[in-house]
Amino acid sequence: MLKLTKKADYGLMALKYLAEHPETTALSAKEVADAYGIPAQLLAKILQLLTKNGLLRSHAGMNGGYALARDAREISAYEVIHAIDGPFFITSCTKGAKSCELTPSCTIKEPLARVNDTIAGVLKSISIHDLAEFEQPVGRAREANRLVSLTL
Amino acid sequence: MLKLTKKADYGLMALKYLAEHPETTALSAKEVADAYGIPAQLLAKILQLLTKNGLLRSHAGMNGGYALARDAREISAYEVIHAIDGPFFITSCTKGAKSCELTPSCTIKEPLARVNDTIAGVLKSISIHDLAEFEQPVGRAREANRLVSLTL
DNA sequence: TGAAATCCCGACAGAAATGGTCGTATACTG
DNA sequence: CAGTATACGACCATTTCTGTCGGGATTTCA
Ligand code: FES
Ligand code: FES
Repeated sequence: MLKLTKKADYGLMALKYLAEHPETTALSAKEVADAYGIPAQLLAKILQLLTKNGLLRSHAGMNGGYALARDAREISAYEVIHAIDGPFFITSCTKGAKSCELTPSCTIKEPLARVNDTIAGVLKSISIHDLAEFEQPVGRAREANRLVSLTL
Repeated sequence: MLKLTKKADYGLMALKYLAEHPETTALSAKEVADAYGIPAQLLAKILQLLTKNGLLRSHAGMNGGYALARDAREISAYEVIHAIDGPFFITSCTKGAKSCELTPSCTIKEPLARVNDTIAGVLKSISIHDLAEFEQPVGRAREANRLVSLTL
């Protein structure tokens, strides 16, 4: 039904949180989980995934934890979702290597692939920094306006 | 993981099929299901949903079946998905009347709502006619290029 | 009028995805 | 070494999705 999984949601929240605390060198999974009241162990696994995909850098031991691997501007929502939920395709049949048996008959896959690309483009154009900056306490909400093109 | 349900997929296929057969007055659920090799009873239920939501018109009895309620140009992919899967929100918590308990802490909901609107806009800009016309046997593939704006 | 075709609809069972927990191993700090 | 924290795999509970069944209502047609 076209919605983010909770894991992806948690992941985005966590990254945003990290982006908002650049002063600290690293934050533990537990700290972040507590900040939002989400299951610590689950978040831990999510952060591990993000680490494995190069979005975060981890450090074990005391005062260890996670930190963004790059500038918040360089991490897109797309990457986060992709890292957590794997490649997504709007069509139920993945179109990848092994398409579903209906492939020949299903004539809807191709045009929807374009839609898929468009959505991916939207997600790619959003960075963690965008999310973090969204609600400036007083700072002028300088809205960014992007144009995404859909070629059908 | 941001993908259409099979039901929505089936629904789009069926509508496309109906759009491609305007000469016939109506096609039965079984005919359409057989054309694509999808479970007839399941498709029947989907078509019933679409009928209830005003996208199709049904007619019982011999030579009965379903037909588009409007011109294929006037039926958007968004409507189809919405009719079948209900309202979708990219955020896991529906943001509607009763948000989830995390609402105060989850600061990511708002910006993602914009993304949600953008995606909805993309889907709204695609009509069944667009899908049906996609693969013209020889007809020049006149590509439509749309711009969707995302204000963050 | 009766049979056949077809839509209508609610209930339900099986399958799959998702959310979340646990236990243990490993790495770092001091 | 003791404590803190990540890494990772196994596992279960819950929800969502897919598909089936059965009975009922409408329309057509002979
Ligand atoms: S349903 Fe498999 S190719 Fe579209
Ligand atoms: S997780 Fe519920 S408001 Fe975002």
